[in-house]
Amino acid sequence: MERPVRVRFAPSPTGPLHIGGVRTALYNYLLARKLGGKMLLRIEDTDQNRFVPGAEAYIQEALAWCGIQIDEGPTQGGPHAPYRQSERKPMYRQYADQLLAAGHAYYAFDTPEELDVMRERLSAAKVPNPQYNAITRGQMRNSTTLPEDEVKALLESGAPYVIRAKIPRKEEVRFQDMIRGWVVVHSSSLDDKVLMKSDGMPTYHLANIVDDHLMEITHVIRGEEWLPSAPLHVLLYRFFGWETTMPQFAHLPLLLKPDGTGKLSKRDGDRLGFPVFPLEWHGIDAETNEPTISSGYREAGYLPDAFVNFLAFLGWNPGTAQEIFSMDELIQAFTIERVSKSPAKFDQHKVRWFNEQYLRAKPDEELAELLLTALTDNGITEVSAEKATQIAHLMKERVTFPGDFWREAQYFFVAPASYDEAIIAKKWNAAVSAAFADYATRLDQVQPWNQAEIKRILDETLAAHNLKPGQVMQALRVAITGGMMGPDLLAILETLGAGETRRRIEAAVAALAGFAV
RNA sequence: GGUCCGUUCGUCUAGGGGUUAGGACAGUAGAUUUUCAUUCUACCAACAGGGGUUCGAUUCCCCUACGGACUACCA
Repeated sequence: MERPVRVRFAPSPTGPLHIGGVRTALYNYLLARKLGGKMLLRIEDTDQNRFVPGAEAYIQEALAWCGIQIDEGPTQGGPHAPYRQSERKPMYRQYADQLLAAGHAYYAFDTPEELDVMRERLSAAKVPNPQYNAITRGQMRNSTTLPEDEVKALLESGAPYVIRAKIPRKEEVRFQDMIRGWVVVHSSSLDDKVLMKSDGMPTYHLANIVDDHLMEITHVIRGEEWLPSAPLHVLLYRFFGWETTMPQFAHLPLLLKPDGTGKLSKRDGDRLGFPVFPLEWHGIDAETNEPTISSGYREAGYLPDAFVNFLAFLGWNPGTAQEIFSMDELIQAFTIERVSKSPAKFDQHKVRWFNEQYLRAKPDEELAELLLTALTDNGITEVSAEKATQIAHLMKERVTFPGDFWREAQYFFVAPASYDEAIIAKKWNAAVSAAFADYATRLDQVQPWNQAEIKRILDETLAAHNLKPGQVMQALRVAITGGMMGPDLLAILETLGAGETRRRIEAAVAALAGFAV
């Protein structure tokens, strides 16, 4: 009796996928893997007006970046191909006909203008729910009101029409949501939704139910915005006689805008100060026709594992104190029962924290590769793997993103062009300058070149000049790095090497001669 | 307006008839680091309100408030 678990992620290719969509895909994937089932990607492109070129490729790339593997889909193929609804168009008509024949649907010939008039009339009359429904359909131009021969004539004349669901007038529709429990809605609050548009394309509602049935979907995990139409979908399963294999529903809480209120939307991408998309998206502004770029987590330097880990925790938790989860651990721990009912706001601090945790957990060698990439991006090549590993080790506790390796550690590769003025004004003087000049000449006495020896010679030099380390270390740091931040100074010197250390000290002594008074 | 969903620290959340209501992020303070960051320690901080039920409700029920989604020939 138990059917093999099959879930689907069914986005519309209307633009880039935002993080809420990614989370929906992730939860579907986690459940599929947890239960040993299959994960499908189905492209719901029944609205030709909103189709955006490149969106589907973006979705595939984004899921792949996140490590969400698709078992069946438009590029992956599978036993239920095609997986794009536009390519399935011929299949839907027969199902609409089935509903028509059974009296669960009807033809409607009303023009958009007529529909507007109807809605205006109803709202002017203060009708509680102004809809095309069991009550109002009797006053409209459709096959429930028109004589049979007139309907036939209209159809034969090629008059435009839609097919609407015939929602029963008085019936309680109920279903059990895996997250919310029993949801009960009276059919009188539902409207006669269009199932087949006048262009011959099915609407979401028809295509979705037919495809979920045909593709043997067992669990429908989708956003809460679908909750209001779930009763219609339940009704459709009943109309088709597919109740016994109706999937289980789980409506996920929404992701809210971090500022203000309302659900997070694609449009929030450009104004929140942090990405809402997994990958950078190059789009075109609908109003101005100008090209736009929306930032992405990948390009911002987020590690996919960190991003996924964070996203998983937005609306779900394992019930333990553990927060760092690999994808495999998420699969093990995930249950729909532990998904929360209430919506979540995005926390931009927490996602950074996750990234830091993942970065620090990486071995130095792996970090070195990220560092090398960051350097190459900034025109620095010819850094040995060994040196990169040393620097990665020194810097790993101080970076949030791989790009920080360049921002925070460029003094390892480029001599300072300027020196922190406040520190120089306070700490640089003739005695310090003289001691540093002296130290530079003694650097070849440091044998071998390691921190202990560097320190020993420095102490000797300072003693000869009647100075104490505490008086000069800050000045020395500025001379070497230009600034006041960074890892242990001796470790920096050791990494820099004797020659570079000497060059920098001498350069600083020369450049700062004006302060040596 | 109507239908549906929701409501525990600023944020993500745990918990659940009797708890000092726990954790994480953020914030603050201190220790360590002759810098900064890290790390460690401490602190700050929440059960929306009102009625029930009960010996006892943050927890169960109802109402109100607030928030949200939906209300298209969009998904």
